Amino acid sequence: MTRLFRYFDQYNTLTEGAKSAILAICTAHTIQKGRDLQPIGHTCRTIYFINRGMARIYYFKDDNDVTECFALENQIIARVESLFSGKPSRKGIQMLEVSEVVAINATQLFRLYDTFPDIERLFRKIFEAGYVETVNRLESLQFHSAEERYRDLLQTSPDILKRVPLKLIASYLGITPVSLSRIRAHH
Amino acid sequence: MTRLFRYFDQYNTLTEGAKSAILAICTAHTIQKGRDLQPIGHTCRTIYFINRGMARIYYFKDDNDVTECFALENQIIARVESLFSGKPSRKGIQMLEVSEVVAINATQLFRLYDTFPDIERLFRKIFEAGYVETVNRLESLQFHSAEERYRDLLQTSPDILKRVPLKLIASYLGITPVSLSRIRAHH
DNA sequence: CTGATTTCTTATCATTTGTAAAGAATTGCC
DNA sequence: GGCAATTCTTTACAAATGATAAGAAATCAG
Repeated sequence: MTRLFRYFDQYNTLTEGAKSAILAICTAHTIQKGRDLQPIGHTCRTIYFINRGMARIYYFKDDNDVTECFALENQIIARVESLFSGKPSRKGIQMLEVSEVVAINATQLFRLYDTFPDIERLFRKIFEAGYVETVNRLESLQFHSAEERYRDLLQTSPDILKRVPLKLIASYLGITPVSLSRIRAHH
Repeated sequence: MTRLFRYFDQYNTLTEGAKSAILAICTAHTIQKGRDLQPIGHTCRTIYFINRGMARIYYFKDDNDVTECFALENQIIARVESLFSGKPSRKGIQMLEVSEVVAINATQLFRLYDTFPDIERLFRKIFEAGYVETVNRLESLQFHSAEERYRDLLQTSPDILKRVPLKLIASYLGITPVSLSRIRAHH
């Protein structure tokens, strides 16, 4: 759990009481590659922290597997649109490598907000940062070409490119695998 | 300010003390159509509530005017990626109609978070809802066709379509005005 | 009301991206 | 190692979208 609290420290410092309250609602899991951490159709009531490994949020659009986002070690992953709306998610979370994750029970976490304002503040800041990322990604999808988006990814997250099959990258960029192959060929 | 507090009530109920603390950092403004509420390049330190009228967030990509989003009356508008990062925004806020807005000083607001946990909670929930909207929009840009996106907008926000020039709608949908014309012609 | 400006549509052609299919390369498994 | 499955690339063709330009329609200013 050391890594988790180091991650938290980037956003907000917690009192010892807050830390142990969070610890009490966390569980550690090891998940095999390819397994679903959360299945499609399930309402999101868990926030995951990735200690080791990698995951993605995915869904199906007309039978096509679409990757909405990736998460590497030292990152949080959750299906926000379900977590904050209480509605079931059409998306699932799948592990892309053998991974160790910490599951934070969101229902209990939200209850802790009443007792520990510093916990509420911590997660407010974490999700504000996620919000900013999503807005930036929206901009890139709205008015950058597929090639620009690929070069962007190459520059900002070369890790992802190394560790993930290109077909997943393609749908993440909003294009087909064939189209991505073409872009890469024009070196 | 009645409308503002009615809007707040949807998310979190405030104590009277919290309400007057917010009132103290709000100012009302009337802005003419076409005027910039916030210019491009400015760091976002204000959250706006639209009492009457309409606004958009816009920026330039290769000299093309791009609309990132619209906001109607009874909605909040802010350049989130600047507000939460403290970095200057490449985006501006422009009024699309004669409008009455309430400007909330964000620097002072964030300070109020320490004294009034219910204010922190209120804005946490407001921005969580904005986050959810942005994630849903991302999905639509990532894997829906331009035509699907247009039909979606037609169904969910016919108001916007009635009140705004189509060229702004086009860039909002991530396409050119010519392309939008074509889609509309195939009735 | 009238002329000027802006917005919208239509047409043509170029470019990008999608689809389908086939083969090459890689990975996984026994 | 060697077979099977998956992933990646390439090709050919179709569909969607972009760029440009020209004209129609709507809006605005005086």
